[in-house]
Amino acid sequence: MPKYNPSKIEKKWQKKWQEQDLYKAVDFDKRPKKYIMVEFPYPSGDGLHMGHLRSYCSLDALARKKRMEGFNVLFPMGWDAFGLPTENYAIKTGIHPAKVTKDNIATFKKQMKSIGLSFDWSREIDSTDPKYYKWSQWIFIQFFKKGLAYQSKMPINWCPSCKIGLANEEVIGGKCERCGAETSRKTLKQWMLKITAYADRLIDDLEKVDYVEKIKRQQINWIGRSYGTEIDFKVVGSEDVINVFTTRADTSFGITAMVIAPEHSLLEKLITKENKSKVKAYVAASKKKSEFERTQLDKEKTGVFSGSYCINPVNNEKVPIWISDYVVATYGGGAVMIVPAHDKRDYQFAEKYDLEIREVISGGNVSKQSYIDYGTLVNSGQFSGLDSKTAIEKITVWLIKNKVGKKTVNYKLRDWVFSRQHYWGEPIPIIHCQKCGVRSVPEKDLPVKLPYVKKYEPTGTGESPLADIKEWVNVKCPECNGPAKRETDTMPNWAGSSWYFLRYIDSKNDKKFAAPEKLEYWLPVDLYNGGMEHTTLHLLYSRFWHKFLYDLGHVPTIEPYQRRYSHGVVLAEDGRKMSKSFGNVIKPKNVVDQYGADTLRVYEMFVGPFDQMISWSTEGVHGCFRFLNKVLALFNDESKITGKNDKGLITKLHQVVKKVDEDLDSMKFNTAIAAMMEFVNIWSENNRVLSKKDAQIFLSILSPFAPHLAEELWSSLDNKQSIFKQPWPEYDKKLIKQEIWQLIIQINGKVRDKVEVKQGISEKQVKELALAQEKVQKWLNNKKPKKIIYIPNRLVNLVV
RNA sequence: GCCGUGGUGGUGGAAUUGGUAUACACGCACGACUUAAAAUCGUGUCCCUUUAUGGGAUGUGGGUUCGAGUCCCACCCGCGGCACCA
Repeated sequence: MPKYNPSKIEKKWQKKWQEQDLYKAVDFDKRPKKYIMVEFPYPSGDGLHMGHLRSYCSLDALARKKRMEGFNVLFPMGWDAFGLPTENYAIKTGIHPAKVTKDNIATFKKQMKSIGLSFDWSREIDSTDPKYYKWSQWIFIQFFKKGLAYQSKMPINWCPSCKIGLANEEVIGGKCERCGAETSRKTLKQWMLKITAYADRLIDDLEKVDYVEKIKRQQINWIGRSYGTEIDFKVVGSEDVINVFTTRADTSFGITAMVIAPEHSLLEKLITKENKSKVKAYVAASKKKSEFERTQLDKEKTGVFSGSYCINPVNNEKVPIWISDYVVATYGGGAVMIVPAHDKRDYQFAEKYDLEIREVISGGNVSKQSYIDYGTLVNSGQFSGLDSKTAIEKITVWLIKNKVGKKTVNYKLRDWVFSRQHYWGEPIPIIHCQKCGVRSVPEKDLPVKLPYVKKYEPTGTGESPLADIKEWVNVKCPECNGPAKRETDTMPNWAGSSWYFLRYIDSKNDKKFAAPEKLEYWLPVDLYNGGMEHTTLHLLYSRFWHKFLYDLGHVPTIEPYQRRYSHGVVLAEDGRKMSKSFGNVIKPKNVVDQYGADTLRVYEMFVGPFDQMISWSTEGVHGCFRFLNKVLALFNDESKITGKNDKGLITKLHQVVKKVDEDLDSMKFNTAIAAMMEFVNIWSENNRVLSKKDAQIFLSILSPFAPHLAEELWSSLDNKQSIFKQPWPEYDKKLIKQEIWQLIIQINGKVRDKVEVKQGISEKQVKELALAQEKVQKWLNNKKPKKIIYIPNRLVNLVV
């Protein structure tokens, strides 16, 4: 009897599949198309992670099933290879980032192939390839031409000791990750993308896609659209006006202070002489804090009085103007009206600085805590007695009439800072000419290649390392031919990943990012799977780029992804993140060497619900290995596959086919495998046999999960063609109906008895049967049930 | 803190979406095979009382319902995101 030797059969079939070109997606094929995509990985030096594989194995199973169902499946893979870790590694080791990237990609690809993933490698892409980033740059130029890419002064994290800009991730507790020095903020001119211009559509078009509700929620909350009122507060003794945005105009009569952000444009004018030094010190201190720190609710609020006042238009009261860093400069005009009685943060602020807490909405006890719910207005002049909702409307109308306010919409979403002062990214294709100004690089000159140099260390001035490469920076202006300089900032890692799903469709095209007919055929992506951690930023960014391209007529669909699904993280056995520093990383290669790729695949899918976080368990892997061994043993046992008609087992088989079919489509990989295990356990029982034909049906449903073993057993049954060229089996709807089912008899909701009954039994019969049971009689104790509830095919509940 | 999400045996989890809680798998215990171990096979395995019957249990507390892991309210804990990690 041949023993299960995964390494031998897996290599054999991987080779054969490659020779047969089994997974090639065919442009314009007559079969219906199915575009299934998993997020392309960042090829880090650590190699493929178990978390990557969880997504790849599961979606691979689905892709395989869809091919068997007759779809023309596009299931591609590529590399999101620009980024900070590679650059930092290169600086540390002196190995060029291009070389690091190339090596890492080779490792990743080899590992993927060893798992038997059915990617169409002919469409492979690499975001660091000039042939690829040419089009990232081209899209940027389109943004620039439409005025959606613009320059603005923005703060970055700055380490005064290392003299480099830092990513948020590199700032830990306000200190530089590398040297421990206290970081500050440095303002630089940065390229921005105007994503806010698409805010409404990014919310509204979610109605057109089938993302799970929680993902939609996160997108909507991130954009944070709120309808409200803008109110003008005149500064006392000046012509200046402070605009404030509020969603709670009904609380206007409770305003007892005004607070502006330290970055507010009127700040300088508002400070009175006696408060100058205090304010200056406060502003300097707040510059050191990150926005995250500043807005944390649990932290104690700080602030200083400016010395100035403004006028509350609804009651003409004089209101003191304060400065506090919990106010965000970029949201709602950078000023907040303080209504201590009806806002949590305002309440804290008022208690600390002894401001008046004036109740204007009844319903709570504002001497103890803020009352933030809607209610009835009090102490609000002519508006007293109204409910909050009506009052918001009426007060807003009053403000508009008196020309001191208007209705507005506000978004939490901010424009996208698109500049990075790093070497390992796509150069921004812009030329700065002293005479002509800012000009985009002519499209015929694309790509602007990243110069291959030995030195890519930071410059010390905050500028990109590219700024030091004089021969690259100095160019002629494309318009006047005079002396000009290249933009030295590069794009963020997000750039390449914002449109890569389009490039897979036509990855070799050098005239366009993709041919329109091919885009027409393949778009949208039918299913896009990736990590939970990408459901706000990456997803939003790529939707934004796609919509922009749609507006220019370059893509045929409004949305890029029809369905988005997110998988949970894979933690280590100890419940912590798999990390080198914890020493708890499980390498895919070791598992493949010991158990084979099929076992690893089955385990990755069996371990738990796909969308939830799971912990790795080496012992669990062993269980999956045992399952595959049992399958092999059954097929090696001639007495198990005969022509006999085992009706009970065939019914079970068709039930499993149905279960696997439905579970795969709804991404419930774990229960699909559990059902197959259950079936194999029953089949293994004495005297349980299948016909060859039925045994092959089982192989078909197993094949997406354990492709190598299924293909091996399939060929051992004298089949010449690959199992993946076979149609997906259909189940017999008549066969799976149970003739007998178990009636649960409950008394007051507790199970007291179980009886087997025939399909089609009437309600009356069920009730009579239930009452006739000995146990039921005992529990009823001669009493008559008050009520009888019958759930067909399930249970009957007698209420006493 | 804000937004999202989760909490079920010793462990990973299942539960027809309001209808038998603990499928499947791991681990453990006992048995078979073996000189022995591993592997494999078989039996058992939520807790309490028990010959049986019975009672209790899905993070905690309350509620709705004939019936709640599932719905509602409050609280506790874990995880992801928070805009320059990808």
